[in-house]
Amino acid sequence: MDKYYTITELTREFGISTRTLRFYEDEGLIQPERRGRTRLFRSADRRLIQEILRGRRIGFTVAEIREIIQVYKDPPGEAGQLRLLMRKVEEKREDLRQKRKDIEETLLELDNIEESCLTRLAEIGVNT
Amino acid sequence: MDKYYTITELTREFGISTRTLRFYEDEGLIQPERRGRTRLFRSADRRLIQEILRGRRIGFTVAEIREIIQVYKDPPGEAGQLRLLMRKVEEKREDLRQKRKDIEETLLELDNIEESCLTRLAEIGVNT
DNA sequence: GCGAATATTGACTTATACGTAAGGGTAAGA
DNA sequence: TCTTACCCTTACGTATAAGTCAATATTCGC
Repeated sequence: MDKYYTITELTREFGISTRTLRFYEDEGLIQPERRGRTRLFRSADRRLIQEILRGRRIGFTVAEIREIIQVYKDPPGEAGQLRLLMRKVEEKREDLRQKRKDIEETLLELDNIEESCLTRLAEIGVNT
Repeated sequence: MDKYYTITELTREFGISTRTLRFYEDEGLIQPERRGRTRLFRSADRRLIQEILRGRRIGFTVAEIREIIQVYKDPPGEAGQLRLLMRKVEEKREDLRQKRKDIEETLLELDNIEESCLTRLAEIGVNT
């Protein structure tokens, strides 16, 4: 067990480029092991990449993702820092709730568009 | 009624810059009227800007937003075009559902972070 | 009618997140 | 041995979505 993944295995699995993974390493998001110069990814790296991509999909910047990773790796111990973090978390949460609302609304709009497409197609009298 | 909005009124309301609105005009997303060279925004423009910003928040590009606006302004009449549009709509919908899921998951994670912050604060013995 | 505030266009600059090209190393299979 | 298929680094390029001047108009309030 404790298999290694090569960089291309992961790029294929996640549909990203090697450039992207190397970029994430340069940016300090991941730290795969090395055998010589070749990167070796553990399953922990793989899971982290999944989370990075999830963050990316919802519009987090690389800097934000790095911050979040940082918090997991080394949570702040001092009260002031903890409160600061909580404020940030609350902000992000508001942000995400807004986004979720935006998405709901847009999904409804897309439903409308689709329906008027169907109506129009029916009018034209084309058999779908 | 049928009041005009000035550009700065809208930038203040939406927390964006004049550059942004002019950019959106250059990009063909909005077409405010003019009195001389000065832009005059109607409430229809205002609503459109709201929708543009919603699209922006969920990660649509300007090009995508333009496409959507286009569809509303001038829906395709030909069957092939309609089907193409429906495919695109379906794709976008999948995309948004994924994003919604990503957001749900991330919200849960943020809950966890907050809770461990609270736990930690309690441990330190600081009165919140 | 005048000054402050607000408006305009145009051009140049910037940050983010990679893409792409150049140049080269390694390992396996035919 | 040669080709294929990977792997690497460095460095420059690019698209998107504006930001930031600069150099004027224009318009509002008094």
